[in-house]
Amino acid sequence: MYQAKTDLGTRQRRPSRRAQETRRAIFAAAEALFAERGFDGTSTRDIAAKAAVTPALVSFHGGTKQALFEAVVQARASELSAAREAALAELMAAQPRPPLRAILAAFIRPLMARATGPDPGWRAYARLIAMISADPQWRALTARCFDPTVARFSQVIAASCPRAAPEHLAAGLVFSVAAMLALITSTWRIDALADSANGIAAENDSGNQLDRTEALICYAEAGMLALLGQGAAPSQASARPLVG
Amino acid sequence: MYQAKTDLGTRQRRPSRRAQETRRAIFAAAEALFAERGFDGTSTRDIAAKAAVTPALVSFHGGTKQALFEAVVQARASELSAAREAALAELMAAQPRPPLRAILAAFIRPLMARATGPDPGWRAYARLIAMISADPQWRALTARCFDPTVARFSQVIAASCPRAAPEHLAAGLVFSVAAMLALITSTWRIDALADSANGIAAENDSGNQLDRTEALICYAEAGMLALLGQGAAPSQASARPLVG
DNA sequence: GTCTATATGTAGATAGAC
DNA sequence: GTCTATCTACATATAGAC
Repeated sequence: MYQAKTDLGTRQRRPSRRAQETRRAIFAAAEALFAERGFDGTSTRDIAAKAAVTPALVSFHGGTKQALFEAVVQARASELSAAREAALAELMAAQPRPPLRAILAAFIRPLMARATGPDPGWRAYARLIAMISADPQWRALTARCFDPTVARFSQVIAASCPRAAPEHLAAGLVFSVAAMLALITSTWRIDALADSANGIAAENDSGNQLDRTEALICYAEAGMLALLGQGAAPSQASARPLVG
Repeated sequence: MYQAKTDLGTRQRRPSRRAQETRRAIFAAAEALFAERGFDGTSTRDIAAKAAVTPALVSFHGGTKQALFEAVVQARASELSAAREAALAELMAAQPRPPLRAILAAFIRPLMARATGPDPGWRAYARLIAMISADPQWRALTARCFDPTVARFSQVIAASCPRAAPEHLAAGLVFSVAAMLALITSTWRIDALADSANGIAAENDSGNQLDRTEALICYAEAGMLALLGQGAAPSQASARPLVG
């Protein structure tokens, strides 16, 4: 058996510094490999090799492969959710019904800033949650980690847009989250498309990432406003009703 | 070795009816299982069991596991691309610079109609391409299967919106494709969010799917128009520039 | 074309020495 | 806590009989 991580019923010795470092190395290796190859594509032996420990230590510190995976996902999810909720709280302290764009930014920026920042752990983590979001195998996990915060943002938007149909609000949020995750996994595709349109003049490849986050916010805001039926009238060919 | 599927250099006997049926069963089983569990999560034995044949026949008809996977993905990709190109051609026969909404619909509807139609093969296939789109392992495959058509749509949009920056057009297309795939994989999440917002009054669960496709087109059109800088001015809090 | 049988490798997990 | 050694199961792929 492996060490139960939340066994409050029995006294446990405080882990030594070396043990903590081993544990940290295992989780970091697992995070990177799971993000790169997925759950089934990663073996516990790969994780052990990357962490420079023996396979037995992966079981000891991480438990089963599935428990290790879920622990990796949940670890940073807490910090991310806290950052999103803090951004939302700050927003609502200033005004009780903030504009949609600001609400979306409070949801999107905490992840995108980390995904494009210097911490390779966060970059891997962002790819990881993008991969599991499309995988039915991890529905329960993603729901547990992210849905409470999404639901809170949904409520705030609903309060700001009382006329919005719940179904359209839900769809718009899911679309926007998908677009955000695509910005994490598919930068290469945006580059390829833009380059093929540009001829071959591949200009400044870097420095686009943050601009693209703002482009994403712009896109998501307009898309959701159209769905929620509040202004943002499409410019042409659109005396058409919202649906149909 | 297994039977080369495109070996034009050597004479091949026409396959018997039974062999064709075996081959069809193997590909159908592979399609369903790959969509459900992913590439690494599916074993060739699982495929053989689902197709009710022996494992050796999977190797014989499908080649290596990877070759079988790529063949499964490419098979329906051709039909899908043809349907998209046909819809686009019909559009441009009517007017050389069609409205953005119609262009997006020509891209989105061929897949969504099949994904929500009666053919379980297409439903599985839609989930399959949604899963591999986020996976770096299949970049080359997805690029080969889908990028040519996406590039053609991109050119048509660019012609209709000459002032659009190529980077914004590329980003908007990738965002829109991601939203479309999310509508395939994450219907459950839209339902859950909408239900939690509705209290518990889970009304008509069915019949939403086609409406949601139209909602997606509405969302994507507005989002892209905002990105391309053609009208669709965000309603409030947006004297802000497009980027930054 | 299809089957049985098997070669060959790797997976996850743990027992028990240190 | 960490290691070595190993158990058991399952993976992909192929050889060769029919």
